[in-house]
Amino acid sequence: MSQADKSRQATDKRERILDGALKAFARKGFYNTKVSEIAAEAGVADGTIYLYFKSKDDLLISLFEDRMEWVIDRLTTELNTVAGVEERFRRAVELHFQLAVEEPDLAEFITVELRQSSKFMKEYKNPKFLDYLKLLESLVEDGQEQGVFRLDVEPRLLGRVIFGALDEVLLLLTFSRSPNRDVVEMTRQVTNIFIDGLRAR
Amino acid sequence: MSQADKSRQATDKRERILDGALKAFARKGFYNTKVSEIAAEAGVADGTIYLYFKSKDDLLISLFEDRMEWVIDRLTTELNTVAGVEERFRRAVELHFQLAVEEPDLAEFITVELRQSSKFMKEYKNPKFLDYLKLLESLVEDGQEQGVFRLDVEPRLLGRVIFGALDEVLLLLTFSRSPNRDVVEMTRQVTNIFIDGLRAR
DNA sequence: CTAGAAACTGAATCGTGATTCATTCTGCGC
DNA sequence: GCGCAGAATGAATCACGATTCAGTTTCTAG
Repeated sequence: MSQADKSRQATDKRERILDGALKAFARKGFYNTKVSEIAAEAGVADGTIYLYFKSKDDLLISLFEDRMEWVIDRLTTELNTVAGVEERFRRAVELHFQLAVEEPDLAEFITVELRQSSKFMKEYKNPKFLDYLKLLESLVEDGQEQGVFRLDVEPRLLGRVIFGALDEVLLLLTFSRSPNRDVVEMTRQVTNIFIDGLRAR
Repeated sequence: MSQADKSRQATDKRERILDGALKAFARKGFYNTKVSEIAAEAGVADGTIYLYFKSKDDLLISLFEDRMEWVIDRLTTELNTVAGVEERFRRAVELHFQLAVEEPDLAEFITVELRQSSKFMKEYKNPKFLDYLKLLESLVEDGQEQGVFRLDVEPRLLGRVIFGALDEVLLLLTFSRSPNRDVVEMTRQVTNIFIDGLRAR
């Protein structure tokens, strides 16, 4: 092994553990996954995990932070390339569903573990999830400010409604391992419903 | 204790255990709840639980079956008293949200534990949850057949979209312990969005 | 090349909690 | 009363798995 490989591996060890945890959690869920399985998946010793994370709980939380940040950055970046409220909305829906194709483990992890963890990890408020909600809310607000969307709905509520809808469909996509073109058609239908439901009259 | 009380208690023991489990699971989640806590909550000995249920997993599944059936019966009954696609839809949304007020423990249990259990209890397909989805789907189908709703959306997909939206808002209501009147206003907003989004043009 | 530091390892520890089962209780027919 | 069957009890068992840490390897600087 070259020096470069070694140093890359050392630097990446934390990331390798997070990757292993994601795979394992996606497959069996947080509570049914043994720390030793994560270690095996990551190719490190059991004890090594505790050099990078305080506990199994801490590993779960770190994984959320890391991956949700990735998801949010990806969405933010994409939305910057798109103009127009409706088209931005469509793109957000598409990206959400796209996760089932691009990162199925992550899709499964988010859809299944998110609620649990934000409720039962004491002291953990899941700020990154709230950021994602805020992004959806701001799509609604922008539409309202531009007169495209009706004003008699609260963006706060709508953010939840939209997230819930997208997340449930993502769950469906993840389990049925649907092909890419389903994503396109589902995006169309879901986007139409919401855009037409939200349009100012 | 009278004879009647004793026999009632004996008959109800299974129900008492289910009640205790619901409370405990709502408070701490399935995996963080000890069987002994459920027993204490139900006022029975630890071992007694195993006279009525094969295992902790079996208890969880039984609780789902029992409570989801109750939810479905309640919705079915209510919908029978309401005519008109739109009004039936509105009523379904309201009843879903109403759960946060009427049965907060059940609301918390369903919103938080449903996904976990249907994914990780091996061999368990969660038929009652699928029944609930079918009910929502049939609301969409009825609307389509009557020409009230647009035809270019699949009821299958829409059932998921609606369930996801309702469930996420129920989660919000459950956590914020919102008062009754919030339920009414939220019902109005969510119903409007979907009805307008679904309306045939 | 070498010593000390840092990173890593994985077998042993240790608390936990689901499940069991020997014992006790209860209700009922005789 | 008496004794049996079924129900209930709860302390003991026992497997499990997160975490620790004494020992080993790898890195770094002189």
